Amino acid sequence: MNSVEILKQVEQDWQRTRPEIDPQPMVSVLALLRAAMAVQKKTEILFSEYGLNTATFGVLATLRRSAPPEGMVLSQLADYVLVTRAAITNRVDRLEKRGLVERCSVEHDRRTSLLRLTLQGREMIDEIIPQHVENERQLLATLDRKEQALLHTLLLKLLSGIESVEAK
Amino acid sequence: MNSVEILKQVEQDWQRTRPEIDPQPMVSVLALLRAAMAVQKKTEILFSEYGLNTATFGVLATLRRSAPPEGMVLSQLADYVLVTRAAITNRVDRLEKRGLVERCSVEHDRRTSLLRLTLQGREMIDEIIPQHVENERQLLATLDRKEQALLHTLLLKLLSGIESVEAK
DNA sequence: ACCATCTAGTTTAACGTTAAACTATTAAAC
DNA sequence: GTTTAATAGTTTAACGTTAAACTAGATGGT
Repeated sequence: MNSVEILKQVEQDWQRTRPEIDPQPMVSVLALLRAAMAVQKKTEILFSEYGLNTATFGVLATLRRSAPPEGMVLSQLADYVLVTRAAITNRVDRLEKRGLVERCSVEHDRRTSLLRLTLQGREMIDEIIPQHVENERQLLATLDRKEQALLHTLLLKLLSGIESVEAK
Repeated sequence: MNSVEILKQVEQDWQRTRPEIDPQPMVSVLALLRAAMAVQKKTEILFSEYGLNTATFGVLATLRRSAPPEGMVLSQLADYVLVTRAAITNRVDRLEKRGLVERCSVEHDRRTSLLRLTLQGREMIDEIIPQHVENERQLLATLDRKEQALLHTLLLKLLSGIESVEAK
């Protein structure tokens, strides 16, 4: 049973067991979560060939993309990739052991250190990125250009809507 | 900086550092992942009021929705919620300790047991579901009916597309 | 009947995440 | 200047997941 069939089944099951409840929100949200999971699973295959996962790839890609040449502060990295600082410490420890990134101390504030790609790390991420983009392109390819643009717009609207909803 | 601004920044950063690569696939996929994360974060607040999380809520909701009265086989549950059997063992152990579900042995196959909601478990999930659906409804509410339907359609198409792509 | 194979579920070890406590350093108040 | 508060990053404990090994029970061929 594929995902689309499962979702259809879920909808029917809710209609049968709780007919007074509109199952649409649950089914749509489930579709969103499943799509995200599916994309992540597929893209992780490539990362694993380089001994990486989504988490460590995210660090390398963020450094490559958004860090100035002198490096990026760890807490800023945490903000970018949306995890706690503890998680960043852990990820960076692993990447540093493998020689893919390095912490550089900064003279005027000894609490901080700047994180940089090493040459080896930069070469690795530069080798991965084009393949990764090609994978994603293929994953999105069932949607034509117009549909992709539409999906993107809807997701952005959804995201900003969610962030404006009061918690609870 | 909110998610939408971050995504815009990510796009610009890629254009600056790797101008020969089309950043659209990465940005769209990131939007999908972030939207999924955001929804999950928001819905977990309610679950935590009942001592649950997305994982354990998923078990209770699946049982309520899709299990026949005699119960559901654990491996079928694993297939539904897309985790390993080991994870199901763990989740069910926790829920069983709290008296929300029960394993019932079945006479003709002593490897299997059927999982059922207890009365207490059923009452709890029936109390949560309407609030959960209302939360999800609000999270989706920035999109009007038509946009929601469109998003749903696009996600289903995306999902079936992803599942037809050969791994790699 | 017997042995190999399959299936259901659990256990274990390794991994990665968070919340919270902690260390070290800087900034601010007075 | 000294105390107070804030900030950057790490450590620890608890949690939850997976892959792989394992236990126990069912099935099939001969």
